[in-house]
Amino acid sequence: MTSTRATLMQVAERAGVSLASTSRALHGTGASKAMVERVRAAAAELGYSADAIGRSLRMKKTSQIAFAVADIGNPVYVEMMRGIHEVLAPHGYRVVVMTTGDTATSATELVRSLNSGFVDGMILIPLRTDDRLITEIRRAPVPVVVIGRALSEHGVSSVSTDSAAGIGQAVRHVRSRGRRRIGFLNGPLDTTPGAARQRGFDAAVRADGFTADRVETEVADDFTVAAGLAAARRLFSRGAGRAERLDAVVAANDLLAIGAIRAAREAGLSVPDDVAVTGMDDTELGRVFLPSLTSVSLGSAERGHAAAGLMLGLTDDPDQPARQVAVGPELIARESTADGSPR
Amino acid sequence: MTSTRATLMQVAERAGVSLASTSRALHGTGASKAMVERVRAAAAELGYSADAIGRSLRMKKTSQIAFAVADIGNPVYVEMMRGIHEVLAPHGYRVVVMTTGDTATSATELVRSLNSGFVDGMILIPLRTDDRLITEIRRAPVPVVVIGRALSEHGVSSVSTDSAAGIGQAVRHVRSRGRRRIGFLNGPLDTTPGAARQRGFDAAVRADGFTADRVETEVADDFTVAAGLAAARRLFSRGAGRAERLDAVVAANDLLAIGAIRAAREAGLSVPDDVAVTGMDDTELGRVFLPSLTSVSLGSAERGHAAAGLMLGLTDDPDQPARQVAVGPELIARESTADGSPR
DNA sequence: GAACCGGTTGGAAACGTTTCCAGCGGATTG
DNA sequence: CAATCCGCTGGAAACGTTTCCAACCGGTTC
Repeated sequence: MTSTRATLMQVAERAGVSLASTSRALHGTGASKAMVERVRAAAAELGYSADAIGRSLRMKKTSQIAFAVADIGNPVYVEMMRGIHEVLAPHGYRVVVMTTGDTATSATELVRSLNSGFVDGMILIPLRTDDRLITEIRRAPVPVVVIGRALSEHGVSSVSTDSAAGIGQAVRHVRSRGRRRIGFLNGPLDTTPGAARQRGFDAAVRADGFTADRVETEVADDFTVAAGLAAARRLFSRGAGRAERLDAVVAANDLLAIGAIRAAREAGLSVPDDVAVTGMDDTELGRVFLPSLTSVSLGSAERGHAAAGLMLGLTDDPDQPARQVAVGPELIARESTADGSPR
Repeated sequence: MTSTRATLMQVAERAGVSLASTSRALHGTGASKAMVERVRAAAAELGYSADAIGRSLRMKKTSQIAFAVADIGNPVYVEMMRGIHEVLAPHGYRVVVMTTGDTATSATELVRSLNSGFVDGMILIPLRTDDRLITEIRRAPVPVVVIGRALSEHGVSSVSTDSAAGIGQAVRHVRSRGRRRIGFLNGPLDTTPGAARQRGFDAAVRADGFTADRVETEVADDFTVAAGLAAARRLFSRGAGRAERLDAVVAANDLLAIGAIRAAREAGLSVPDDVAVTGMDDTELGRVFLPSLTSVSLGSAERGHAAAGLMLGLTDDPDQPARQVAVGPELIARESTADGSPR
């Protein structure tokens, strides 16, 4: 534990050759066969391993990419991180996790911290995207790829998904299952996903000719099961006075959807017989739930892959034009919206 | 994006003072008030931010800790990472994620990679703990904290939990609920957790006076829902021929437990009325499941906290003696083992 | 035989930072 | 007034690596 690591200088001395030759021999370029063998032996004897910091300083390259996100606990982010890691690791990049959550740091501050140059790039998932954040991204010293809203007009590389269209798919899906009164369970409207999904829902019900009395919207405090449960209780009790009950709940999130299923059970309603429920994100949680959850996949792993791919391109050539990748939403029907005998 | 970052040298020139004074002024020690003001102004004008690599090289400190794990997707590891991050971030440490999963790197290789000195320490969760790994840890140039088995005899700092005792708690719990025939759904026996939990189960049923014909064990290929489902199917069909049915399944894992619940449902069995199910790890997944899952908490977040705490101590003084922390298992009773009318 | 050339080698600089050391000035003390 | 000391400053070294540049050597070509 206290053993001190061997340095290139020591290898050079041991091999009895110059520092320069030692570096070349190990790196494999422009060294004679005898030299390579000699240096290799010395390095092996000393258990030499090149120092990452020294190399970074010289090469101006850290081989690290930051993954910055509000809360690492969120299963969607976890899946993205996995996807990112899968793509980046084979290229020799390490992934540094950063979060805005526990300390009160904002996404803007995280981007600003890039000025200390500890990573070669950052993949960022901001909850809100304001002008300050955009300008900070544009003046960042290393490439930043944003997962979330498409940011083509700002010259920022981004991976987006049309979650508004995804909500539309969910609405049409429950509609095709014969549901007539739809509740929409959304998360905070001042977040990027919350705003987009609200837009999507409003547009979908309008296009589908729903009248206002056949639609309820309830906003949860957060994108969590607990907040979803509380909001879904309100949703069901609101509808209680009316003639027709809600027979479908479209949730902005798998976690909110699980909350809705729990609330339905509390209210003595069966899922999917009395009320169909859809989520969004297609998480493991929803896949293994009972009933398994119909969910709109936003391709978390795929978005992670795409973001990492963009990042690799940008680290190769930081001055190439910003690119946008869009990943299409896809509804995956499961038990929670199965045909039953809706009242 | 292409703007080049200001260096300390440039700040010094702009302020018209020496490099040494500039560093001191920004660092806050042994500089006159006038000097501090002058340098601060120059730094602000240039938007200076100290380079992390240069600093690391000089200070021999990277301010990074590695978190190495088989598979980042596992919810238990995610919770630990969150706990680790919570403790480390306020101390200025970044967390680097490493995995043995996607590439075929072993835990031993990950530890060996510490020789390149890109982190100040590593928190490691090995699936298997063999002698090669232990020796590699002991000769690592930076502190390594292992989460898993207690490793006191090897002089390695570790955070452990008594999962064997935890399985015992689960067995006694279902016993106290009046269950008489228990199935044990374990994961691979050649993994550290698999072996420990098997030991715990065998000891518990022996202590509780179960006869061999009232106990079934089935081993899943992996600690996943899918593997658990497959293994649980075998478990239930094995018992089908016998006089008495299984009326409880103790699973080595929440994921396996969910698989068991799904298999039970397939077999037309109700949980908990026909068969009680317990998991282990107390994951979010189990908490929100329907029925909510009785689970033995191994304190994932708490273990993360503890490991990070040990790490902080070791980075302060790498030569302090290795310490061990044990986190006690705790059974959390929920619906999946509620009293019903067991046959 | 002289000029040249390709293949190797070593010296030295550079990346950006912190800190040791010496020096300088002014102030305090005898 | 001289000696001492303290606070502050600048020069320079060091951390470990890669790579530019000059030099060397053997062999080939004119």
